[in-house]
Amino acid sequence: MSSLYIYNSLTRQKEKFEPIHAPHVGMYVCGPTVYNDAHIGNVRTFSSFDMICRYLRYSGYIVRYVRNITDAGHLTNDRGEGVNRMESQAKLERLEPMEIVQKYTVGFHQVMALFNTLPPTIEPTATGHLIEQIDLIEQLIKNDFAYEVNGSVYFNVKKYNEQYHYGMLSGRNIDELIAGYRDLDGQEEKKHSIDFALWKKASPEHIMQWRSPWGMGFPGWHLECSAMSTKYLGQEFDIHGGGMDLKFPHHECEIAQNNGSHGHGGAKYWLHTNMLNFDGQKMSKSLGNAILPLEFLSGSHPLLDRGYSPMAIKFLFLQSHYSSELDINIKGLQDAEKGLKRLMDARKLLSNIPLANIKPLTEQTSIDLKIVALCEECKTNMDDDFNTAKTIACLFELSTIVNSLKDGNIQSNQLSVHSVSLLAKTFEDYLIEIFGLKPIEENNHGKLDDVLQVLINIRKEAKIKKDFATSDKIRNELLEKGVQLKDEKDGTVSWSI
RNA sequence: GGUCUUGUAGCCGAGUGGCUAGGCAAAGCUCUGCAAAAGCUUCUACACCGGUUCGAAUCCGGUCGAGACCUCCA
Repeated sequence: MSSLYIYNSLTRQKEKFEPIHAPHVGMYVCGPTVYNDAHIGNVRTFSSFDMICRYLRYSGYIVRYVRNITDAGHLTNDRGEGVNRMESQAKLERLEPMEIVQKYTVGFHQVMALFNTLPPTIEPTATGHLIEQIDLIEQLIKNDFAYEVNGSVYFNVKKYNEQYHYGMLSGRNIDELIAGYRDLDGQEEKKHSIDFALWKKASPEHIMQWRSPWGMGFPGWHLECSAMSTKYLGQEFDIHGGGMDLKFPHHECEIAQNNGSHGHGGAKYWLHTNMLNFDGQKMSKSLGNAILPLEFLSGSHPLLDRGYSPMAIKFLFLQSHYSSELDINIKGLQDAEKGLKRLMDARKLLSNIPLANIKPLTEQTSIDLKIVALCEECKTNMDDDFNTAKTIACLFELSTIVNSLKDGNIQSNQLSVHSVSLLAKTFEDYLIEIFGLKPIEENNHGKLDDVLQVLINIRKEAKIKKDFATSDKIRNELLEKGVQLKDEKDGTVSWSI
């Protein structure tokens, strides 16, 4: 079906993508914890997986895309210390925990829609799958990989490691992990410091708690992903994705829970997207420098000079590889804005190319061959671990051809019908369908175009009278409003936003 | 300390054992009433030191620098 290669974090190498049940593909991505606003780093990760999902579909696969919502109010660490994030936010905002969940889930969806990402096909919540999680714990206890102490249940990592390899994904060594934990370890109820919670007993003041065979409590953070990926995608599925920061411990624990309960690690391919920095500095919730997506759009954050369109931001993301760290800054945003405009302008131009002089396919010129080669290269690049950066480079080269065609540097009779339609299809497929980019402000242009034509005509009359003061005034003032007039070689006037 | 990633032209950012990605910026030219846009041209880099090789920025070793994870985060 395709010759896609994917870098698999589990094996640390690029592997040919062979779905377990082609043409069906199961993909699970760790979603957000909805206790406050999603930040721009989250957007990068989910945009990356959106592109991956879109490309898989474009390649002919039928994708079941599962992305969870974490709404169960976990503690800030695995050792039972820290605070319940959902609850503390609820107290802060004087809302019910589930109002917090609702508020930030809705906000998250709005942001993802602004960035034109497709919704997952299943978006399960942790609190909606407590029964599955409890079942999973019971299975782990039955398999002797988990034990109960005082109403809490822990995963026995040492026991597990006798049969499996805890650390296979993240490259950790269990002894070193134990050594690292030792001094932090108090008088705990866990058997070993590296054991992690599957179920935590809730103290009476906890608002978010549920009944279980071990008393009132709440599930461990890692548990929901194992339970829900198994439920919707099976014990063995194709792709598991998430941010790099989840590799350890979260994904490592997921694998352990999967193996411990049903003997399969879960996903065949593990994909990790890398982190986003702002101006060279790590961006994270804990550092408090995480700029919110809406702040980027409005420019309301003090570190920004103005707002930037979600598509420009998304284009910036796509210009680097999903697995590379990326720095976002004002210069980069401005560059991305210009680059995206260049591609979108070329796409628009393609729909207006006069086809009259174009030859039927009899012989192929060197330009035809170049177009075909570049268009094919787009797919080759995407098949190489979703190399969007290289694909975009091809589109830029194709843009130059399109622009040359417009300027007359390339004559339309040098092209065949085939390559012109291939060109148009390639821009449409990659820009719109796979990258999920939207032309800037394309709606309502019908009326706007009528209005602008009036101004363009007045300006034309002024120019005929050599009244350049008036003609420049019209052009300059429109530019101030963000509308650019371009006098084309053939005497017509075009405009863009 | 452990695990891992990384160091590419003014900036951003791909990539490969030999065939100089691309974008932005800058300069020149063409076009234009002037612009803008666009086209053409120029700027040809891979931290440092060794090694392997006919040939390395690309592989190996070392040095130095940067970063991530090991604690909540995508």
